[in-house]
Amino acid sequence: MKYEDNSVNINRGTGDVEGDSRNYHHGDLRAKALKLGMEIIEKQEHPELGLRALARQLGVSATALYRHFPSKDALFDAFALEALNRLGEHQAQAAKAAGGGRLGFAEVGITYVAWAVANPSLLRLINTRIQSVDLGQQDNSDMGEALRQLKTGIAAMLPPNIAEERRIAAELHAWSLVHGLSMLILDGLVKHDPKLVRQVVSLASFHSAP
Amino acid sequence: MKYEDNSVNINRGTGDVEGDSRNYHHGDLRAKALKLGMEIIEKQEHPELGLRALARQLGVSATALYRHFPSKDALFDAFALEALNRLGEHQAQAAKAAGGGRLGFAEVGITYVAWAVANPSLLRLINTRIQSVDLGQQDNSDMGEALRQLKTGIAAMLPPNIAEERRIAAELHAWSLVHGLSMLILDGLVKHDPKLVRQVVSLASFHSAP
DNA sequence: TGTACATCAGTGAACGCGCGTTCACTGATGTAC
DNA sequence: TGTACATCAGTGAACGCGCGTTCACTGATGTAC
Repeated sequence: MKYEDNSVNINRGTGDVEGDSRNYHHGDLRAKALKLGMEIIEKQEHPELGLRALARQLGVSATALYRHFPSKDALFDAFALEALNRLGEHQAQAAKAAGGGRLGFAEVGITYVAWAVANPSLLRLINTRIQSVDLGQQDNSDMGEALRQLKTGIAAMLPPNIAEERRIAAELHAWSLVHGLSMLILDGLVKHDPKLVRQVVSLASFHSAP
Repeated sequence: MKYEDNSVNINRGTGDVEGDSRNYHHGDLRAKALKLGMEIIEKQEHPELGLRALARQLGVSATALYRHFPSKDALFDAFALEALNRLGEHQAQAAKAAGGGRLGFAEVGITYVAWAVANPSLLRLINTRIQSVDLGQQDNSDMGEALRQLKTGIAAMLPPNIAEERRIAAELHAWSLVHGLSMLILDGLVKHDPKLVRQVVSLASFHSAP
């Protein structure tokens, strides 16, 4: 993420605020800002939103946000993390629902593209602000947790007994395919056609030798 | 492209100006702007450049550029078209150099990723400003010519005797794979590792049934 | 129970920035007669 | 060959915009004694 601050810890799941217990007063601008910010960004094709613009929509002075986030970058990194959490959960769920093997791969992959098409701004936010997802490594930060879920989804696309040696390449292959297809569609280089998406994703295979 | 103007017709190939014969005076700000603009953008990680900033670097008033381009969008669409031309030529050349089949595929695909890594801004410019590349259709515009080259490169990745029915899906599959891998690397989600790139691209196969 | 105090979320004005675009203009160039 | 003219690339000032961030401040809340 562009701005490093591990204390950034935004609300996951249903959306209502639990928080830190102490120091949460009735206004709770932090939670409101995160909620409204996500709502605004979600509705747009691109994640274009300024700190001042967000404050305006919150009915609050721009300065007020600096009580809760040290900078615009920190605020938007929080949005990116939330987006990553949602994608991760979405993929983990898809992985659980689908079986293994070729069919499972196709379903989970198609799910990725569908999420991207439904949430263009959020995927762009992830692309822009999340850094260095190391497929072969553990990570216990907030971001790591979100990524673990994403990896779960990706790994679920693969044959279960794939050799460790090739797993990383296979994971990256699967991710690249669905990510590339998503971005080509989001950027308008390729028209969205669900049937074609299914065909394209289904073409993947991991049984041939490198 | 964001701004539609077929008269936008920028210089291809070596870089020196041939142009329209009439009305090209000694200054030739248009060609200079396109050349310097590309040079500036190429050097950056992102294609961030303003009309005013470009004019400043050209040693010319911002207004002067309006003699040659109706708007900032038109100017930057010209950059995007030039970028697309370069990528297209690069891929067509790679396609010619490589043989067919699995090996050919790998080489041409690796070439795409290598170009992306070497020219991050230019690929982003293409993604941002070029619209609707229809893989199954002809197009005779300037953009179409650039795309024809790109398609040639993509098509060269495929087995030569692939059924027409599956060609479009296979082309999009190949493109998605290398594009996704490129973007994951450019956006810093995955570290660049040429050996891993080769493995990932080589995993592709088009011989299995959908 | 009442008073003094510390805390801290939110305010409004201001700084300095760069942007795309418009306008009326100047001044050099090439052409027509 | 010389003069009158049209063309048009480039200028400099200005408009109006929105941005991120800083600063000194106000005023409500909760706590300590």
